Amino acid sequence: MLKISKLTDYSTVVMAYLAQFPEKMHNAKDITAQTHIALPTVSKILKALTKSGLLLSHRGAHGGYSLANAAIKITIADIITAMEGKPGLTECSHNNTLCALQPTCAIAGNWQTISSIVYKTLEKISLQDMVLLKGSHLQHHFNGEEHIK
Amino acid sequence: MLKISKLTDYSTVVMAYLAQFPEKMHNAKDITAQTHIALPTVSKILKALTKSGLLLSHRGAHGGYSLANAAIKITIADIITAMEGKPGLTECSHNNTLCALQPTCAIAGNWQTISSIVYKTLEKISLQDMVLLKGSHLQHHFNGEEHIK
DNA sequence: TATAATTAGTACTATAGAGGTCCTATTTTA
DNA sequence: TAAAATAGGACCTCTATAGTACTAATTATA
Ligand code: FES
Ligand code: FES
Repeated sequence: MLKISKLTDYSTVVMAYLAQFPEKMHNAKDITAQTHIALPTVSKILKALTKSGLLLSHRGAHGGYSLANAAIKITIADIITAMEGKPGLTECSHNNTLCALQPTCAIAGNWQTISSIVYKTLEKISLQDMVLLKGSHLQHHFNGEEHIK
Repeated sequence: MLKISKLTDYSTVVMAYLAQFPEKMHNAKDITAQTHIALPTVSKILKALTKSGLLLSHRGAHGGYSLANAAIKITIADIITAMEGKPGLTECSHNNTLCALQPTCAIAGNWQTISSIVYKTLEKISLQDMVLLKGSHLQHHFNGEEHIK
């Protein structure tokens, strides 16, 4: 399905929360309380985001997580890629494809192109956009056509 | 994952094939032979596309399927929607959502907006684009910025 | 140094959905 | 009437997701 996974969705919620207080460190318990996502799930997300370099972690007492970069530098595409791996709208968008049709498929190249178009769109939406703007404002933002060209 | 399903991918292959001979009728066996997709799978796809109104079917001897509209009128978004149902990048993009976080979720509105942006992008790619243009040409097509604004 | 707090890493289970196959009924042409 | 083709649905298998749990490693601080 053309959907991001629930974990990816949750991870944007977590990231958006962290972006509200960029300097502060938040532990998993805090984030659970604020986002209402179950603790083990939050924990799993935080580990994945850290491993991908989007978050910095600090162990031990008073440890926690914080954004590795400014919210304006982090894009939705970054978060999706961190949680779901290499982008690509179809199996066939990847080089190491397993699709049996590829030798005869007339449209494989087109899907690679479409994937990259979609990802470029997602790269133009930053975490900051998510935090600062409510839905309607984000809509207006894009209708202004500053981001998508 | 932010991927279309394999069946959806295959359905674009089938549609692209049918679009090459818009007036002709093709039966499932023909399409299997040309696309190398297994017959039962082709059959399943054709039924789904017919039910959604993208194809016309004709039963009986010398029956088959044909495009319901001109290739230029059919978009990638149409095909995805036909195969996968209502668009929306997250569970939470739908009204009848089941997400427990919604009451407190700070970003639900944003995802609805992002979904609609992505779908608007996909609505700008027609079946005809898939048929007429090879990958690199499609890329060039979009770099020309005629479609995405 | 001892203790408590906190992340890192890994492994597990259960569920839903995707992918694929097959069978039977219905319709149409010849 | 016979043959050709779609319509519809039942069915199974496999994979990926979501969620949980446990242990090890690390750090601050009393
Ligand atoms: S469907 Fe896999 S390469 Fe085209
Ligand atoms: S994560 Fe479901 S509503 Fe925001």
